[in-house]
Amino acid sequence: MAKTETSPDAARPWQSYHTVYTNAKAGMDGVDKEKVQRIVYEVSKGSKFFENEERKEAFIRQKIENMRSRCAKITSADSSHYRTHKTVKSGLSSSKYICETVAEKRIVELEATRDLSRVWIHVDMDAFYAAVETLSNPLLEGKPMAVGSMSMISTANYEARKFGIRAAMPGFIAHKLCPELIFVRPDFKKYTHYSDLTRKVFRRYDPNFMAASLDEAYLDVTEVCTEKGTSGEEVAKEIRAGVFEETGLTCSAGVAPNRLLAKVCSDINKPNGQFVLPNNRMAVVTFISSLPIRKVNILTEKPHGQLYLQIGGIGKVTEHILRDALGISTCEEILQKASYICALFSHSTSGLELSPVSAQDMLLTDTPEVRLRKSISNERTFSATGDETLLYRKLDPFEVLKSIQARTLKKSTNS
DNA sequence: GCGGATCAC
DNA sequence: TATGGTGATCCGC
Repeated sequence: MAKTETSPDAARPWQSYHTVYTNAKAGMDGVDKEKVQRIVYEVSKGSKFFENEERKEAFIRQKIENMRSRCAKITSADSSHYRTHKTVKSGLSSSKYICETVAEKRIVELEATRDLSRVWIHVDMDAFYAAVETLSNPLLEGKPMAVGSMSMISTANYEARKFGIRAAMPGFIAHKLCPELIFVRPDFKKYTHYSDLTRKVFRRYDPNFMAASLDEAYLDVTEVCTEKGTSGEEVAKEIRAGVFEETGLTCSAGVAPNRLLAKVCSDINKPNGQFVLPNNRMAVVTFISSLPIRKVNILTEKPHGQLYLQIGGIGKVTEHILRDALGISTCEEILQKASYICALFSHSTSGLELSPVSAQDMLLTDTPEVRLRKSISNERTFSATGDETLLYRKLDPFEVLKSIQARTLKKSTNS
């Protein structure tokens, strides 16, 4: 095992270096991923950032090892339990037994409340910031371009994505991948303006629509469908046409019985496309079965004028742990191994214990909790330094205030 | 209670 | 040269 893993690693060390911006994303189908990974690795290697990533990766491997051994203990305790036909009241086998009961009960409960009567649409603008910048500067049309800086990219247009460039990638790496890449500084005033235009369209179909960010919204179009006697598919087409008419920008849409599924669907035919998941049980169950766990999201509603929607889910780390410790990579496997997850992870974890729950919740109408904002924060990254007095100076309230003011001024004047 | 990890955009 | 900022939740000390 150690041997089979180390020898290809030694020949192609870049394969073991995974960052958030090397996984799948719309518009990156034809990309030579091996080449992108190699370049990302070569550019990153030896940096402080890289060292920190390696440290974190080692920590995760440790977590996976612990989990594996706990998992093995449960399995062996469980099989001995069946061999002896004895009900053990304490220890691992009984905890597994309890978890099985809890998981089964939860699944039955959710199945009973399944609601396929609503029609939800998730609308997602295509490469939003980049598309807005191209509107105001048509010379950018057809050329690889990214909104951001040499430090960080917010959005890349589809021409740039062909090179493996995408959001959350540092600009200097993107430049290595495509030396002709054009950088445009972000201008949030402009994006807010166009976002407002799209929201004017959304309001026509659902006055209580929920915005997840400047470029994403959820609409409940159930009533519109019944009143006009049309399908979700037709409404989605109308909305996309309306958005294009108002803004000159394209977007993609997903139509499904609940928001979680609608969000997954809007990504399927991106850009400038849509996907409909019909409101029938078989279609929904089949769809979820093959769904990669990385797509699982959890929603909680924020009451800012029914506007904001907070999303959590399974990210890079949780995906890694579930795959390598438990062999889980689809939502169907989450349901199959629900009792293991229940036994191995503590109650109500954002990613782990919630994952079987939210996978099941995707079968139902999601009913997000309404919550109030609990904090407000401000942070910034310093350039690397070992200068202690400089760091203390940065913490001085007056210096902090100056820094915040400088940033506010920069935001309001760049246009 | 708090710091660190995780996640989304 | 160079790897973000904001808001939130949960776990393990």
